[in-house]
Amino acid sequence: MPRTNQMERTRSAIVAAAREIAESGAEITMPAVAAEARVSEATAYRYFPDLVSLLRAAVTADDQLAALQAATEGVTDPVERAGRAAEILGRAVLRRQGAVRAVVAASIARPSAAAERPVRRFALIEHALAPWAATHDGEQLARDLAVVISAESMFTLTDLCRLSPDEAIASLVATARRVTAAAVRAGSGDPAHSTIT
Amino acid sequence: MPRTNQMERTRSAIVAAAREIAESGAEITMPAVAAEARVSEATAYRYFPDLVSLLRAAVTADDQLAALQAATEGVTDPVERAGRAAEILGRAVLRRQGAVRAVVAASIARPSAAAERPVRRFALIEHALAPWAATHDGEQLARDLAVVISAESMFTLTDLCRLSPDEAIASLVATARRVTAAAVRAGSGDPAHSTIT
DNA sequence: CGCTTCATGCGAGTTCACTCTCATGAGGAG
DNA sequence: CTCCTCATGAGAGTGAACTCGCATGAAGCG
Repeated sequence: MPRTNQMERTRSAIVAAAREIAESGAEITMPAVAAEARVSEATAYRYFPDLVSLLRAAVTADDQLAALQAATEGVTDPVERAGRAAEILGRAVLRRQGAVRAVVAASIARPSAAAERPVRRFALIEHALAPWAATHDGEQLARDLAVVISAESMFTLTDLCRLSPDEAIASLVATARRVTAAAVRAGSGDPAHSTIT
Repeated sequence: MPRTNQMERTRSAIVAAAREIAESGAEITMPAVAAEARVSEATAYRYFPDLVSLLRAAVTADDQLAALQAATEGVTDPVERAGRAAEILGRAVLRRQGAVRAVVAASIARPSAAAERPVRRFALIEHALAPWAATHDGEQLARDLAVVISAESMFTLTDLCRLSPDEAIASLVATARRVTAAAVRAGSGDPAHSTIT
């Protein structure tokens, strides 16, 4: 195990530098991170094959799932649980906007890169629906929520609908609740056919 | 009006070249478009300040709104109308995936650029809800649908949920219907409070 | 404490997004 | 048909994302 300590120090220095720049709001570029970390650009690329994977490492710090577990303690209503999941994700996205934007943009531009993307939202959704899904078919509801409880949705609300951060979260929560409530009411989750004929 | 014809020919040659490359599936770069259009790169930049605005021009060809109008002829049920809007947008996105991905990615990365983005989805949503919104408050439902009926959602479904194109559209439609049905059922569209207590 | 290995730095190279400048030659007015 | 204007082309330049290869010096083993 050659030079493990040295390498760990280097790695965390790079991630710390990236986080530093992310917090500052400035655009995160590899040269900037390398300089901030007092490391050559080549070395940064040795640890992270590309900017996106570095950003990913910098963003994947806080544990949203733990926060959700805390927030859903004792709550069994799936509607309420889904709403809280939406709120937690929304706030997390807003907190690290710059880096999240870069990661999301990159995985949209090159879907192949999205393959390696650790999709945190699924864990949130799964946990939110856990009690209910035990006795129901949550397939379609899970997909509904995958679309709603997402950074992409947050950006749609703030950038396109021009909502303030708080309004955006409120709207996201409302949508998550509404879609969950609809699925719950529909029973086994077959919404498309429960139309008014 | 100096050299108007010439300029129009040049402009459309550039857009045509971009569309050509987009159809071919290859990545769209400014050098490639310029070469394909038999125009110098500098000239391409004279007509389009950046790649994104060129892509936008290349994508904004077909008229989704007209398609929706045709598809909702005589249909008054907002659920059905919303579903059709979702389908039309979904198919349009899939058709020009490459270019759409680039445009969406760019507007997520730089929200300022999103300001100039002609948000086609709003026209679709507005038209879908028109009959119903005349007598109801559709504020929140419009936001719900803005999140659902979007290229971003399509990419979430195909890339992250790993659905096939057809499955993705089916899921998008189902979500749009479900969310609309829920709002319609809720009456004046106040969903977050219509929870099972 | 010395020796080897390997993480690191340096620098050169490639491609693309853009920007700027300058010369040219074709379009179109007279 | 001529002459002026201006769209265009050519080319150089910047900065960022990567990639590669080579030399070095420090880490850590014996």
